[in-house]
Amino acid sequence: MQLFNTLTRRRETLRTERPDRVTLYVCGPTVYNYAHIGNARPAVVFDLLARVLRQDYAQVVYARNFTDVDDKINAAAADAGVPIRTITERYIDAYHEDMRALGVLPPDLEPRVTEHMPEIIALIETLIERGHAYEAEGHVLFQVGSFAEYGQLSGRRPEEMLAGARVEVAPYKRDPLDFVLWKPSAPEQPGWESPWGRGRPGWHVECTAMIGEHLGHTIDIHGGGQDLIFPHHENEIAQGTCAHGARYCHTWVHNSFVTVDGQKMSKSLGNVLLVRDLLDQAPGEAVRLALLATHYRRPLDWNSERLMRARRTLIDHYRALCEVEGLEADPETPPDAELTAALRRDLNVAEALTRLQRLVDDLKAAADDAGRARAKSAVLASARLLGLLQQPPAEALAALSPRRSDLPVARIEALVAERESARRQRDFARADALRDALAELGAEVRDTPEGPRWAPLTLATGSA
RNA sequence: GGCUGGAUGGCAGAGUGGUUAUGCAGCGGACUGCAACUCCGUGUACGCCGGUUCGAUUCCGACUCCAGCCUCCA
Repeated sequence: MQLFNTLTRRRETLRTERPDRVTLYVCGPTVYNYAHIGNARPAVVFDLLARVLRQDYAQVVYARNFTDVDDKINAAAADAGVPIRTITERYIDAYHEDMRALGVLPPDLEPRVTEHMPEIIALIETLIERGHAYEAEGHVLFQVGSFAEYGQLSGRRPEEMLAGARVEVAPYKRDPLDFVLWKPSAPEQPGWESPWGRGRPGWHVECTAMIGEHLGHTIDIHGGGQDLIFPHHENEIAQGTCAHGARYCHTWVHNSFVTVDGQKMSKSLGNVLLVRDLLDQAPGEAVRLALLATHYRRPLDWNSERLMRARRTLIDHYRALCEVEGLEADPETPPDAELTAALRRDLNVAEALTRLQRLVDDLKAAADDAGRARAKSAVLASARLLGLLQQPPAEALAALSPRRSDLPVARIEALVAERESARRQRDFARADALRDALAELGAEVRDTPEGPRWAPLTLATGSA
């Protein structure tokens, strides 16, 4: 497996602490709202990475956290007049639903900040004992100056980061770069008892504490959005390295951003696309493919055309599978070797998809049932590795097609029969007029050796 | 201002120091009453200017533009 490591700025062969096991941690969502398309990209990308790693390692330990303590959550709870837990539970459930629709498999672990207060407090105590953190006015701060390697991930040198230039520096900080590990909570804010009084953890320390608890002091891969490189991941490295005296993580993987119609997604622009809204437009597999079609480290511009393109591709593939519905596929068939190899090269999805296309072409062209069964098995296994087939092909195809029940089926079928009768009488002018009439009703008809077939317009799916 | 990345044919999107993917759209053809579906054929593109090289889209440098970060953010 090769991955581009943000730490070294180059593609490297994956290095793991143990030969048979790989540990992967990905920064998950802060649960105060529904997941948007920008949240979905890392979820899908690292889901694919985990799937590929499982091909090669006997044990993959994949953890993706929920940040369920945060000021934005507090604000949302205060607005709604409910406890924060009501907010976090609601959006955790929604996140799970959305991810399932996108074919994102549940990670092995989904640690929550609220369930790790003892570990967080213990980590902070260790940092204080070791002289890397200090208490000031109820806060505990990490002393950046105590960690010489600070800045190696983001490529910044501390002296270049004139932190005070843009933000007012809190008076209790010894150095503007120092960041919060623990902060006091007002009585109405959620808080936990600690040696420094009732308070709550800073953002960066949560991930380090949960990683230390579940994955060990040195993990193999840490992932997240590129916006997390600084300061979040930089600070994690500082905390983990200083607390444990061990290398924090071997390989850092960051996905690039999603823009919408060429613009940054933001509430002020009103162009935040929620996963659940997209799922009304197309099934999860299409959204997933649209997200995977661009390499994870390149910017991805989302628009409806992109989603429709993905949809068409899937229709083509599923339709080919449906053509051989009766043939038994061998469930033992592994995903195509070339496709898997492409994914091992830093998740080269474009090459993998090209290969999948070839496999589908092979399926269409297979000369006999034995060849078709073999090709079908390869397509199924490969599409599943990519997470593009979460259900039987016929159901997946039906989900991609506009719902026939939304159309006036009886009237359409009457017109189809009428047109066929006109054709038999070689009254082609009338047949063509009827085809136009059908198009106005939203149906497209095509003639086959078995008789006329119709399908909802824009997506002729061939089902009759 | 500083730190990271990126710029590929109409669109999407890989890749490579020389043989220049792939998909969609387009065009031509087969098939069809006409279509649709399918199949066959068809496209020398790599931001700009220099440098290294026998040869650069690919390596190096400057420039332009774009994105992200430096403040919460996937």
